[in-house]
Amino acid sequence: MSIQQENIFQQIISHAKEYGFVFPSSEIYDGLSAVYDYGPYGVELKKNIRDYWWKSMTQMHENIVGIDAAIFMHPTTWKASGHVDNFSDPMIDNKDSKKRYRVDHLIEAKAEELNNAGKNEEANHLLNKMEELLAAENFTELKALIDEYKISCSISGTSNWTDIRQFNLMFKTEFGAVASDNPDDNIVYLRPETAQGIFVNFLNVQKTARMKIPFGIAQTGKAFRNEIVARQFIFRMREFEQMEMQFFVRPGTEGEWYKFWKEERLKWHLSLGISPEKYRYHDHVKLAHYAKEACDIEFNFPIGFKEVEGIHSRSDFDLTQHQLYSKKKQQYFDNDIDPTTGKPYGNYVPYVVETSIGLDRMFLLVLSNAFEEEVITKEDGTTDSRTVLHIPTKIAPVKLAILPLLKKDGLPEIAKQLLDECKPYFKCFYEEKDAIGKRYRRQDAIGTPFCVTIDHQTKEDNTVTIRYRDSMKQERIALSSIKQLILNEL
RNA sequence: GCGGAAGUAGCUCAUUUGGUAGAGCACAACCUUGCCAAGGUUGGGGUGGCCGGUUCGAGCCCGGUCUUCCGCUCCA
Repeated sequence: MSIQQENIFQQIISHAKEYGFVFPSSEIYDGLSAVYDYGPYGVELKKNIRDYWWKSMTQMHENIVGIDAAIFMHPTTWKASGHVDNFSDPMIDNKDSKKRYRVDHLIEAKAEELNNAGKNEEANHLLNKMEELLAAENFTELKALIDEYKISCSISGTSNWTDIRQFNLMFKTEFGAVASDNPDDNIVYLRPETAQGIFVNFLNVQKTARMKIPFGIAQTGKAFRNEIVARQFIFRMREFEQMEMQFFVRPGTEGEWYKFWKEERLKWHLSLGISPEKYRYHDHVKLAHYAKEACDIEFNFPIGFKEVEGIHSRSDFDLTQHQLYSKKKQQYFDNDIDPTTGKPYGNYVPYVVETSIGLDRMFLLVLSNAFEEEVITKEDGTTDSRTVLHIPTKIAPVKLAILPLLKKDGLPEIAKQLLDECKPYFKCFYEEKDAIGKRYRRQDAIGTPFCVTIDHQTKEDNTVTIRYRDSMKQERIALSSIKQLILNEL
């Protein structure tokens, strides 16, 4: 990251705090690491992004419906999904090289080494022992195993290890109402992804909304991950919000749907008027435990190209797993005629193509893309600067600022009439304090696309000055046309 | 989690080797001006991140701790 880009990122973080977009959580108590709160303008922007996504999914596609599943889910959900196994990795650090290893990777590497040296029996013994100890979560013995086999760090060459620590990426909490002899049964997790809430409701939704494959289920909501290191502002948080859509398809058609959604999702981003040059795809080579094909949509943040959205072809992994663990069939009967047999396709477990976007990351994307420290050359040749957020009108926190030029001579009264006319339709801001130029700049800083000024001429001919955020141009238009002008932009 | 840096008013920062804190901007009120930020007067706001130690006395020295940033690591 260049120093200049770093500064821009810092400026965005400061700006976000100063103008009421994002605050560190519990700041008066020194904050809570990697947790943030959204302020008055932040919550508007975030809500607008969520609504824009929601509408594009559930309103613009007849075959997509929404749900809102609970954050708590039956603990078996996470065994079925693979999260219990894949989300907790015992780690160990070498004190000399400061390098951290996953314990299983470290031991497997040693076993491979032994195999190459022809000591297959010893290698197998090591691996078996490791599996046993990992399953029992016996980290003391596991550490002893590392010492016994004199496993060393490939960088420092030493065996000066820290204790083994468990990094469980799922937050656990107790679910008091469940009575059981086994205390493990009382554990519930805060969901690490929203997707499982969709999978376990697959048949409920399909039947009640009478959906025919191919169809999708959309959901937005909070998810929680206990990241080892969570940093970079709201890019990686421990509590975050996802916007996901799981699209259920007939097996064999997942490839074309994967391609469809990959393109469709990029179009959504571009529909906000963001430059295509700031986006790129990143196809995954190393796939997750559930994935068949996967890619990220990456955006050029001030901290470099980073993932904002993932499109995954998840095969029938999730539904099959839930079928296995719940012992409830997760099948769909497809009445469509298969042209090769002349008969219906019949029963099958659908394949899934997922689109999953981080709402907080999208928020940061919008802010990063919008932020500009603009140098203005004035008429007399001197320069001035303004901080402006070029937020797309559709999702801007405030659409219209209504500003009487003076707070007397009846101008506030006219302005308030306009406010009353517009506020049922979109978010407005009213202010009569300070010089007009100063008020314009304050609106620039929160990304308000339109300002309207009521002056003495308004009283004579019912016209007002409308001032555009991006160009700073001003026009004289009829007072009565304001509301419709803005509605046309939404 | 490891290493490095930082933390003084809402923001940006001062306070020459330890002697109980200042400015600009911002904020509030009033006056003035009236179409692109910074006119005047007055005012509010700080146990110097937090805890402890050294000292007659600590924002400054020492230890711990928290948070943030950078690098490494992690990111299913």
